[in-house]
Amino acid sequence: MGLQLTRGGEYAIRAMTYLARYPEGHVASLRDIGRAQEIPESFLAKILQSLVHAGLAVSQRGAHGGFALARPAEQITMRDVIEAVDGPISVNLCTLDPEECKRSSTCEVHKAWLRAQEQLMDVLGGVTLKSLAPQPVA
Amino acid sequence: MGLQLTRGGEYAIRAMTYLARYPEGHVASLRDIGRAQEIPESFLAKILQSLVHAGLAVSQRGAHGGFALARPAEQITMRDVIEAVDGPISVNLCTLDPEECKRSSTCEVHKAWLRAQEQLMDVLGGVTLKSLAPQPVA
DNA sequence: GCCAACAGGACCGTTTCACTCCGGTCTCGA
DNA sequence: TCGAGACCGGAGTGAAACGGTCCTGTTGGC
Repeated sequence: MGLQLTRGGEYAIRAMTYLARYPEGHVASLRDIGRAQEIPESFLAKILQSLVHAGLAVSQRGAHGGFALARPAEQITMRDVIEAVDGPISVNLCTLDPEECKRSSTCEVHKAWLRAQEQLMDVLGGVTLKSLAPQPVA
Repeated sequence: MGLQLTRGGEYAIRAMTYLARYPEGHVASLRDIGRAQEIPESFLAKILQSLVHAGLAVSQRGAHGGFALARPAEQITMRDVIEAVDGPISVNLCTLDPEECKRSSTCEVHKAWLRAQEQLMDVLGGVTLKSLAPQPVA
């Protein structure tokens, strides 16, 4: 289809939004998140690991362990989450790798892609988990 | 990688931009376009067929045949071209298929996706082939 | 009628997606 | 201290999409 988010990215947003509903520092287990958001747990495990590696979430091992946001929900954006899971957002190869597009300096198409990409990143970078979360749960 | 254009979409833009450099109605052969834009010819054939089916290009068979834009370059946008080749632009499944997202009415995430998608389509829908073409060739 | 050029369908190797599995490690709490 | 609960992380996997190729038409100009 092209230009579409991966499943992993979608799940990551849902999982993080779920965490954002709780008070800061609240720990939820893989199982809790998976059940609540209807995400296959074994897959979710991978996704959460990416988020931890990216510094967006923290994990607690051992009994009563789980995951929590690494910083306040208003300081994490959709863009952060998506890039953590799917890698850098690049709407076209030539906007990512300067080597790829030799004629980038003169090419009007290249400029158009850059503009499209900036717009997209602005929107995604402007939406915080806080604004995505429904009424918080105590 | 996610959120990235397909090769086919990229080639389609390049091919159409090539046609847009010439006076209206100018016919260029598959071979000409492929050589000029460094696109594998057998693959380009598929892409041009999609563009013809979508009504963006017209083809002329037989000797001295080839392809031309179906309408003036200022009336064809990047969005038109991409959708013709890669299908409808939908940044997430839930923005395409209303059935897919049961909670769409209440879901803040859904609204965010809709906004991101609209922004992207606005940008791509605002760029015409004419504005992409370098100085025309007589 | 020949040759140039598109039409279109079948095919195909590779990569990515979307998951799963499993052994390992850590930690709490009884 | 020991064991159950929970994350860690790497390997594996089936299906689908991507990115093409190829071959047999069919069309049309000369």
